[in-house]
Amino acid sequence: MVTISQAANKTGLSVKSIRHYEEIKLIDTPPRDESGYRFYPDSLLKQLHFIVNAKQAGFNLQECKILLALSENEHRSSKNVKEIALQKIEEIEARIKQQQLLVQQLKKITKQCPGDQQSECAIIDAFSVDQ
Amino acid sequence: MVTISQAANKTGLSVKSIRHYEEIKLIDTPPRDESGYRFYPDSLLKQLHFIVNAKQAGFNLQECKILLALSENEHRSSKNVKEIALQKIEEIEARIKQQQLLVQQLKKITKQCPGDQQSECAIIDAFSVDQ
DNA sequence: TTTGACCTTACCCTTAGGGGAAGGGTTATC
DNA sequence: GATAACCCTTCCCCTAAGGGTAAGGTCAAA
Repeated sequence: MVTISQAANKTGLSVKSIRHYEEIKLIDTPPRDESGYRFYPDSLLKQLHFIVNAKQAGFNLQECKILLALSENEHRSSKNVKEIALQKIEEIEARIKQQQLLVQQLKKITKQCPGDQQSECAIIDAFSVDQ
Repeated sequence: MVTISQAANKTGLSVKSIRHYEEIKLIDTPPRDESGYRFYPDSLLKQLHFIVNAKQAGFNLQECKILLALSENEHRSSKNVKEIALQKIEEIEARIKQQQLLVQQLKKITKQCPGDQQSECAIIDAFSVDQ
């Protein structure tokens, strides 16, 4: 039975984050003591650890919620979980490709810029083009 | 002398975005007609085009502001511009690397998940680990 | 004159919390 | 007993880049 700051220390989350997860109903409502202080039994610590791991893997909080529900559902099929993961992989790969394109174009423009004390600059020129 | 929606059409921006850029002082304050309608002379359209291009290259609005100021500064040196671009390239490349790592780990975990009707799932297991 | 299309400001919503205020609880020390 | 040093609570505002919508003013054509 740990306090919120102890739960934060154990999970690497901030106190703010833990309260936030409660507010958006990502985790179960923690019990309180007589003076209103939250405390965190193991079951809640497990939920928090799960969220930390899923977040680190690239899932946002809404996705964490779905995954956490699946993790606690005895009758889940791993197919559902795998679909979500594969979708996330595709999503990240798409983002990567887009950023690679971006960086490629930016490099091309940047190479043409002399980078000296003169004002003439291919980067500025490229951004000044209409359309 | 075009209206805001015409400026939006010309630049591919939304009316909301154009008003937003004005609010955060990213562009010059547009003149108004007698009834308070904004209108956009060529100089403002050029600023908007510049922002569109710089944004597309991966710069955020604060960075666009700096670049736009440089573009309008006769006494700039291209060195300053190039430094900003090179920094942005590094930043994007770092993000790409991180996402590649992410996707790699996620793929590794996902491969171990049978993806069938059973509940046993390596993805859930991976996220359930403390620490 | 009325309709439709345009314009204005103002407010709330999004993500994932951070910062800080104002106030209450607990413990150790003086 | 008082006070300091922390812990906890709720509440509100802030971030980036706008989107959505409401309420109301303007303008041109039918």
